[in-house]
Formats: sequence, structure tokens, C-alpha cells
Amino acid sequence: MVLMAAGGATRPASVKDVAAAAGVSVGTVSNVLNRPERVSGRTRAKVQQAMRELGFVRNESARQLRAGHSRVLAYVMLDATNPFFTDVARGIEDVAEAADLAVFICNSDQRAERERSYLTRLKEQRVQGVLITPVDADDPALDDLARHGTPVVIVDRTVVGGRCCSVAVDDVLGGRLAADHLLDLGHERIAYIGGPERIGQVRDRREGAGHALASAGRPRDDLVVVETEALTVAEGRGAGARIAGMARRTRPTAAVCANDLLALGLLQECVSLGISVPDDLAIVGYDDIDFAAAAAVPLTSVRQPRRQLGRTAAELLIDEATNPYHRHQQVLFTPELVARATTRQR
Amino acid sequence: MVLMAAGGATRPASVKDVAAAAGVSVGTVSNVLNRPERVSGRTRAKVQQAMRELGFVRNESARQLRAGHSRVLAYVMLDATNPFFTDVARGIEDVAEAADLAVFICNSDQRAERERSYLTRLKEQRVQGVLITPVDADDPALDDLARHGTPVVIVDRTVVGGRCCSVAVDDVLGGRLAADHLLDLGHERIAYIGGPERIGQVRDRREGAGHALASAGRPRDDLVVVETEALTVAEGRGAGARIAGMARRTRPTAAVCANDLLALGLLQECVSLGISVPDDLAIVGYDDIDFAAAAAVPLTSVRQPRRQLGRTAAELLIDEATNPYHRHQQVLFTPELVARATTRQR
DNA sequence: GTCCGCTCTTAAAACGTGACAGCACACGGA
DNA sequence: TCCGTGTGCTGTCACGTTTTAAGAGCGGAC
Repeated sequence: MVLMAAGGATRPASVKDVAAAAGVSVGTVSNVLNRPERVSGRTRAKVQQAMRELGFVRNESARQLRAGHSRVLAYVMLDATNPFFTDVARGIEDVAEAADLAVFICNSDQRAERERSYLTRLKEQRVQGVLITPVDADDPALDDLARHGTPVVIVDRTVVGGRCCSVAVDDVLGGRLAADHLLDLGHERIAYIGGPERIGQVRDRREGAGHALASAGRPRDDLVVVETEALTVAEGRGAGARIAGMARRTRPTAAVCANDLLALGLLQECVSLGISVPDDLAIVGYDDIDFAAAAAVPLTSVRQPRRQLGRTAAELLIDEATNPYHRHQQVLFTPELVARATTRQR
Repeated sequence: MVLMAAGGATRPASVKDVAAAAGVSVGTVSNVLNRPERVSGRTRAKVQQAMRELGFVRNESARQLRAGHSRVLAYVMLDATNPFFTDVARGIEDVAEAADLAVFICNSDQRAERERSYLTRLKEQRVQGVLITPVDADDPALDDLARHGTPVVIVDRTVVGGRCCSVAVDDVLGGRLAADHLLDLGHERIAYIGGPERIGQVRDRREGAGHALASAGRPRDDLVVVETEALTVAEGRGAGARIAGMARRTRPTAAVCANDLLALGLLQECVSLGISVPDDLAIVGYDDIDFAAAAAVPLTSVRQPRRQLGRTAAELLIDEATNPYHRHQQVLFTPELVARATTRQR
């Protein structure tokens, strides 16, 4: 028979209630939960029966208070609507699930103030550790966390000075792969579309593209930089309009975009202006999000091991939280070019 | 002067430590935190100074334990990679932020077992309430939560019997809007692409499309149902191949898709098979995700008030958690058709 | 001098769990 | 009969916070 609080207004049953119902002490109930082998079969059954009847659910706050730390790890993501970060999150969840940790996902939405408010909350929650793609990697709030003894792993940004672990992808190499691919196909004037300048990724990928041109013996001017306000589809369209407005003779024949959203916007603008892709303009994106392959002209893009990024980050975090001999590491993954229909031999 | 634990291995400072450092009792420290007006200016300054020196951070677990409930609300989303749900999440965050509640975002990834594991975790955490787009709206685990006194709001599904609040969009009307639009443009044979059948949305939207045809006096056969295995881009491509394979005379001239991912896949397959959109095949999607407008041929789609959905859901949840006179409500929003380039007058 | 009223501060208890020392009892060997 | 040895269970304390009733100190009114 199941006895359940009728109105639902009563407070949840505690170990004390269970103990009273089963006619044992609280210590025994606790043992049933945590070291069942120490309790005789008869008593164990009685206690478990009482738990079922009362609908007992462990109180995690009390456990945490006792333990001094929680069984939760947090990922503060930069932009929940960007598929790149949701894939990273899945990698994190893979590892956390295996380690029986819950993942608290927070979305800073690119706002430093929101990010700081979340970090405060997480400190208060005494989370086991924080994975974060920060708005600003130099924010002192991050050092502050680390100083408090909370493990921190920076995701998708490299961190200078080895103050904590970080996991990222080699963006300079990625930019180089994109530009090399276009050079191999016979392009000469190549545009680089991205911005704003303060984003590390934007700079690194451009630098990589520049290296590729230099290695091929091209003058610096062969990389036409088109700066955008953000890494969004709308900005990509704007860049498309600007390129379309250039004189035919100086107009680039190919474009490397700092991410796929820009590339998709650019592609869309080209289609609507009657610029043929890839014949009039070849396009390489960056991130290889699912929608890249799904675009009307499937997008050539630089793929990053997103899920692996998340997995490794979570593993480093757990190591830092549990292994006293932990050493900070900077892990750098290698990107890979995925050629599709927006690029073709000239 | 700032005295900070050196190694970081010491336990964080507690109110007791602060009290000792400031030469007052713990009660006074607590008052400084929660009712500063009760404490004299001198004492308050002394305590705050001590907090700064020790790097004191409130322990949320202990607060929760005392309070009996947390200041967190959770959203269990069906699929973190679907932009629809991330937009709903933003709406929830808007409201939660204003109410000074944190949002715990969990991704069930369409797996019932994972969903259940999260619900257990959330019960253990004594969250204030749970917002959920369930894998299966009839899962007894949901009733179980409600019976435990945890407020539950179902998002993007209507719930029968008024056992809890729910917030959804009128899918029958949405399906009707899509089909009416195509009929207005002069189409006769219309395909409905969606599946699997067990998803309520898939059924409702098809039903709405059927109503539209019936109202226009068309025979039932004018709605060609193409069933898919899932609501993904890949399945959309498959549906495109099937439509392309139909005899010209019986092939539909327009398609209503159960969501935008299917529509984008269909669009992509058409482009690659040389079927002109919208001339050979007009396409209407559903959800109006950002990528819909960004497709190479911008997609006509049925827009749902996603963010508003999240906001209202969170408001209902907070009402249930705080207002003793709360009554369960089923809120139904009205969708809206956004005409773009994949549909045009014949 | 006594007492009241006021402001500010304190001590103690409570929340639910887990850890630990210790108690009761049964059993086997001397 | 007594001791030693387990086994199985109990009682109590600690974790960090908030809350409440009570106390200290002090100025002013009678």
C-alpha cells in the first residue's frame, strides 16, 4: 500500500521520517543508502519499503553541505544558438554522465555581465568545476575562481601563461587549410571575411590564411580583408553585398569566412544577386555546422572536432578536481578541411 | 591588505570565519548579508571588510537546506541542437533572470531514460519547478514530480486533463495556415512531409492542412502524405528524392513540411536535382528558425512565438511556485505565416 | 535612583545527511 | 563460566546558514 501526502503541501520525507516509519535509527537508513552491505537483509527490506511508502528522495543540498562540494559541473557557453557550442556541450555531457556528474549549462549570451553573474552563482553552488568559453579570456573573475580552488578549463580559447587548462583548435592552421585549398584550385585573389577584430579566432584564422598566401609567394594584397561587426548570417549578407559592389577586375574569386554563419549569409546574398557559387565566387566556411552540409549549395568548411573538444575539456576538469598531481595542460586539436560544392577547380 | 589562502587547498571561509575575523557573532554576519539595515554602519563596515579579506562566498547548499527549497528552476529540453528549443530557453531565462532565479538547462536528447535520470536529479536538488518538453507527455514520472509538490509546466505540448500547466502553439491552425497559403497561390496537389506519426505535432499539422483542403472543397487525395523517420535535414533530403521520383502528372506542386529542418533538406535535394523552387515545387516550412530566412532560397515558414512561449511557461511556473491560489492553465499561442521566396503565385 | 524603551548584538536551535565511536548480543573456544 | 570476536545497529556530532527569542547597553523621563 502506498501512503502519499494528499495535498502535496507537506514537506518531503527525510531520513528521519523513514527511520521512524521503519522502526530503526537514522544511521541505519543512511547505511542502507550508502553501504547496503552493512545492513542485514531483513532490515534493509524494511527500510526500503518505508522509503517507497513515503516517497523518499535524497536531499542533495544536505549531502553537498556535508560533503563540502557538489556533484555538478558547469559549462558556461558563449552562445546557445550557435550549433558549435551545443555540440561541445554534448561532448561534455558524454564524459560527465560516465562520471556520474550532472552538467549545469549556462548561456552567457556574449554578455560579460551575465557571465560574471553566472560565475558568482556557480561559486555559491560550490560546483566541482567550471568549463567556460569566456567572453573575455582575460577577465579577472576567472583567476578569482581558480584562486578559490574551483577548477577551471577554458574551452575554444588558448590561455597564456598556463594558469589553467585549456582546450582549443589550431585556428592558424585552420585558416591556412582554407586558403591552401583555394590556392590549389587555382584562385588568386582571395577575400577573408570576419570580425570584429578583438575576437582571437578571427585574427588567428586570418593570420593562417595570410601565411598560406605568403608560402605561395603571393603579395600581401592578394588577401582582401572584409571586416564584419559580428559572426552572423546577417553580417555575411552584408559582406556579400560589399563584394558584389567591387569592380569586376579587382573582385576576389574566392572567400574564406571566419565561420559558417557568415558563409551561409554570403552564399545567400550571392544566390539572390545572381553571382554563381562556386563559379563566380568560391566560398569556404569554418566550423562545419550541420547546416553547412544542408545549405542549398553544400558548403566547403573547416571542421573542428567539436564533440571531442567537449570531451577532452571535461576530462581535464575531472582530473584537476580529483587528481592531486594534476598539471595544467593546453590541448590543441587539429582542424580538417571538408570540401563540398561551394569550391571547385577553376 | 588582502589575506588569501595560498595553496587554494583550504576550505572556503564560512560565516563563522568572517564573524571571528570581524569580532562579532555569526548572527550579525548573517544580518549584514540579509538585513543590512538592522546592523549599525560601523559594524557593517567591519564585517564587509572581513568578508573581502577572507574572500567569503555564500554557501548556497546551506541556504537551500535551511530554506527547504532552492532558487533554481530547470528546463529539460528535447534537443539542444534544434534552434527552436534554444530560443524557448532564452525566453525562460528572460523571466528567471528578472525573478532572480537561476535556470538549470538539461538536454534529454530525445532519450526517455536520460530524461528520467535528469528528473530524479532535479527532485534531489529540490528545484523550485521544472519546465519540460517531454519525450512522452504521458510518462508517469511527470505525475510523480507533480505529486511530490514540484511545479511542472509542459512546454510545446498540450496536456490532457489539466493535471498541470502547459504552453503550446496551435499546430492545427499552423498546418491550416500553411496549406491555405498554397491554395491561395493556386496550387492543387499538395504534399505533407513529416513523421514519425507518434509525434503529436506531426499529426496536428497534417490535420490542419487536411482541414484547409476540405474547406476549399478538395478531395482528400489532394493531400499527398510523405512519411519520414524523423524531423531532420537528412530525412528532408530523402523525401525530396521520393517526390522527384513521382510521375510528373501526379507529382505535387507544393509541399508543407512538419518543420524547417525537413524543409531545408527538401530544398537542398531539389536544388541538386535541378527541380526549381518555387516554380516546380513550392515549399512551406514550420518553426521559422533563423536558418530558414538564411537559406539560399529564403524559406516560407510558419512562425511560432518561441521566446514568448518560454516566457509564458516560466511565468506560469513561478506563479505555481509562489501563489497559493494558482490554477492550472493551458495556454495556446497562435502561429503566423511568413511568406518568403520558396512560395510564389502560380 | 529606578524603570522604560530603544537599538544593536548574541546564543542557540534547526534544516537533512553522512561519519564515527560505541553498545548489545550471539557464538565459538578455552 | 568466561573471554574474545564479530555482526548489526544506535546515538551524536558536524557541515554553513538563517531565524528567533533573549540580552546588553544606554539615554531619557519620572
